[in-house]
Amino acid sequence: MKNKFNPKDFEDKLYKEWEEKGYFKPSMDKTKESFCIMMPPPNVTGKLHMGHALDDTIQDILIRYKRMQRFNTLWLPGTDHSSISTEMKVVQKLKDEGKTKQDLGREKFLEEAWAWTKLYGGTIENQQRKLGCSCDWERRRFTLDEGLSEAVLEEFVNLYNDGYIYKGTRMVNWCPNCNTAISDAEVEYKEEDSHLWHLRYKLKDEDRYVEVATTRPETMLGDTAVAVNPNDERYKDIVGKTCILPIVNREIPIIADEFVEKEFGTGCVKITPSHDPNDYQAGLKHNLEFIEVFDNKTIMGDLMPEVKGMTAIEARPIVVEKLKELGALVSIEDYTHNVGKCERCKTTIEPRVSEQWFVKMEELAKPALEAVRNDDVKFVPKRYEKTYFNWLENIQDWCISRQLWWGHQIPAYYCDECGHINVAKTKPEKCEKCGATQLHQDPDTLDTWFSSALWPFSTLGWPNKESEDLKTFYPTNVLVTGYDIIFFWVARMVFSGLYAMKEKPFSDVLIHGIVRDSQGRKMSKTLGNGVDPIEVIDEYGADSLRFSVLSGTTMGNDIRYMPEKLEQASNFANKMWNAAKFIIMNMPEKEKLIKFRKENYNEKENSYKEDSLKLEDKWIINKTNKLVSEITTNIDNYDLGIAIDKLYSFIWNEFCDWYIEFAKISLYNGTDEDKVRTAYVLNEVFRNCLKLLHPFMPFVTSEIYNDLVNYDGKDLMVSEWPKAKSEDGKFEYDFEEEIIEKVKEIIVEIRNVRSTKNIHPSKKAELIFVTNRYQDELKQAEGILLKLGFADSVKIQNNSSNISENNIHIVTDGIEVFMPLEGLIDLEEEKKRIEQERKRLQSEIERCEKMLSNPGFMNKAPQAKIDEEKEKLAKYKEMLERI
RNA sequence: GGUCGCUUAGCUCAGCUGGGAGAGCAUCUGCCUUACAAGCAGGGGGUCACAGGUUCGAGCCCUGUAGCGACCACCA
Repeated sequence: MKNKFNPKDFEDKLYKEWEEKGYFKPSMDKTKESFCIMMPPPNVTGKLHMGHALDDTIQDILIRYKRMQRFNTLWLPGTDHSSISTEMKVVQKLKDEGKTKQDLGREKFLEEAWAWTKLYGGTIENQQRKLGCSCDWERRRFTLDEGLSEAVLEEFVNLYNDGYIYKGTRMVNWCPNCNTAISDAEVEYKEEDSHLWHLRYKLKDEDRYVEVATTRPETMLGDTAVAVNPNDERYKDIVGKTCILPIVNREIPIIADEFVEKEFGTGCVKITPSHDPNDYQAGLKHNLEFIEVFDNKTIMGDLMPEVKGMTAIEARPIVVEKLKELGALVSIEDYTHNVGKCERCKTTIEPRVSEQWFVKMEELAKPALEAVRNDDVKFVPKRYEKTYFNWLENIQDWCISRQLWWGHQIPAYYCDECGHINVAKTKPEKCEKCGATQLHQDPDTLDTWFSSALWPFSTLGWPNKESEDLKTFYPTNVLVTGYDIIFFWVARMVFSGLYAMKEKPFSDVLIHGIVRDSQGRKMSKTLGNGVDPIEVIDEYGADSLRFSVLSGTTMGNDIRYMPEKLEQASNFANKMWNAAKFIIMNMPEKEKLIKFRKENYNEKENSYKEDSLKLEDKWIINKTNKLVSEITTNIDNYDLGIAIDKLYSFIWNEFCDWYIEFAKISLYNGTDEDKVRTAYVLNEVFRNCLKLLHPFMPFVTSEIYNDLVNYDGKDLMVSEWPKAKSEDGKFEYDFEEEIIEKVKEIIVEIRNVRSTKNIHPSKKAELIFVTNRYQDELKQAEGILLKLGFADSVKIQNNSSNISENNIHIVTDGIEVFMPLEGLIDLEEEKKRIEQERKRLQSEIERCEKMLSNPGFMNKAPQAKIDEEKEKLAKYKEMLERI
């Protein structure tokens, strides 16, 4: 073991060993229950960010824990082809080379895209290795690989044949930059400062005007109606009349419809059915003409020759100027409104009428809602199920076609003869309707999320239902992801799983928050405030990063990145490193420990021979057992933040601060027997601590574990999770624990007194203990009291009659301590201290008595609580008497 | 407009089914004690946002208010 702790010395080495030994693979032991997590597949060409680090850490903890509990454990990794974002990157690369994707053609473009994918594909995987992810790389999948593509085709064809997929002309969200339709979920709304342009259209054959307001004046060229509310008294008389659209001089009707808000603006709305979702609906309802003002790249058509060929934004001021010229512009008002943006490229979305493929959602959503309602699928924390319900209850049909090349091409084949749509997994020989042999495939590809939705079963071999993995691991156990992805992914996996497998994809959905920067802002590329997990690992080690994203957090809440927490984590690792050094330094020959264990430890019972352990050993063993039981419960409940903090404080504040100090007494001055016993307990307790901590900080725990004495020869990662022995919440050495806790209390009091009086540690004093109840126990703890109490001698007696007043007097429950410190005691000061202590006790007694004399409390409080207060009262009264 | 969350020590956050307010960092005091100065020992510091209510008892449950934040929907 190296003298100095440095994670770089062992992290990569250990990971390589684990992988070579095959520890990441499931045991496939049929006698064991399976436990499976599907890793949310990151973008294949992506880089690890803090969000991944958190998500992967949580999953790795659960996987390592279950593996140690001997489950047949699989964590399956993989990547997503990320259709839009990857295609955009490849298009950009071509652009840099002066080429377009049309120049290359589909086939060559896809070759480019695959090459790009291969070039950057390994990055994130290697970063996940650095983080310590114990996933089965041999089972890694990619959403565009052969098997998953097969699954996509199968799902599409099944949905189509069952009537859940249809092709239709609808208004969809169109991204003019990505040049494709996108789904509702891929639009994010952002507030933007803009204007409301008030325009007036002249009524035909009358000297009157209707005034409308719009945020997009250039679209007026495509207006085909003006609408008012039917109950609006102001406009009753003009409904049914006609007005003249300026510039283009088109005659358009004035219609009445309930959707118009009387209060907004002038109460009159211009209707542009081709460029606005509401207007689109109105257009359909009232049979209006659909006129396109600009095309799918927002290039203006020839409605107004002066702006032809410009983008809509460029055309706007010219259109406005023209309106002003014609007297049609009434006013311009400042206005803030929400604008839809493409989630990928942040370009403003254009609502656009086009022919696309859709999944009919209403029927599919029902069982998905039911599964969560009846707790078949559980959200942790539970509140996130509301987000899920809200989305699925109001779900619109899902637009799944994308005008892209990188992705799964839609398996629809159009007959060149009769136009019939043939949907099949492979290209049919001939049209199923007319028999013609000339067919061509739909050029569009599917939404990335269509394939991700199948991830929990496509990765296991579906649609091959005989797949061993599918039978073993489906449904999976827990899905770990951020709340930002509940719609995109979680909901779609649930209905897809229920549809394709007739069974939920997972039992638990563990939702975590997002990692923010140290000022609480979202990490983003534009702000440049992102923290690179790999840089953090280089500086502090992977264990520290893992610790820092979990310590002091609650599942579902956002997490703030705090460099101080990394310091804390690496100090903690260093602390353990030094504790290990201490243990090893004092380790007798391994055989002696084996002998001790053989003679005194009953593995089946998990208990020790009566006289084989001393008081302090029983104390730490008892506390360790409690810890085992608590940590196990915490992890089972996904309380990972609680678990890791508990481990931190146990290892540091109990094991290191106290037990190691106790141990020094036996190790430095004890008999050979004492030394072996103490070394054994140190080794054993620390070994169990490392096991409990291993899922959280796998590297440093493994490295240390290798240097301790181990009885089964197994590496920590594949060792068995400790078991706690307890009956009815009682542990074997509860009494011994209580005694040592009293001893600790006394020592803390002594330190306290000495510290406030600035007494140097080298100045020893005699300690006189007065007790009736605990004579034997104090005798057993004499060594501890002597050393940690800074005493040169210890006396234990049953009365205080022969003790002078010239002493520091410490009173605890059942034990008094007198400490003569000649020349150092200021009698007046000491009297004050005692007086304060007396006051404290009196107020405690008052509190207890108040409670116990309250009839409400006595009648309604649980008996255990009443007994507890009674005990306290007796204790305080006794202490007050003695002080 | 709707839903949800947050408000606890100077800072960042924990606090399980209601039963004496916790951690890390910061701060102050004293220690180079042979595992560890990345450390040891001790101290100070909180009307648990506010106002009501339920209860024997509220940081925790209910109602309302304020500030901050997130998501969904969206009226041109």
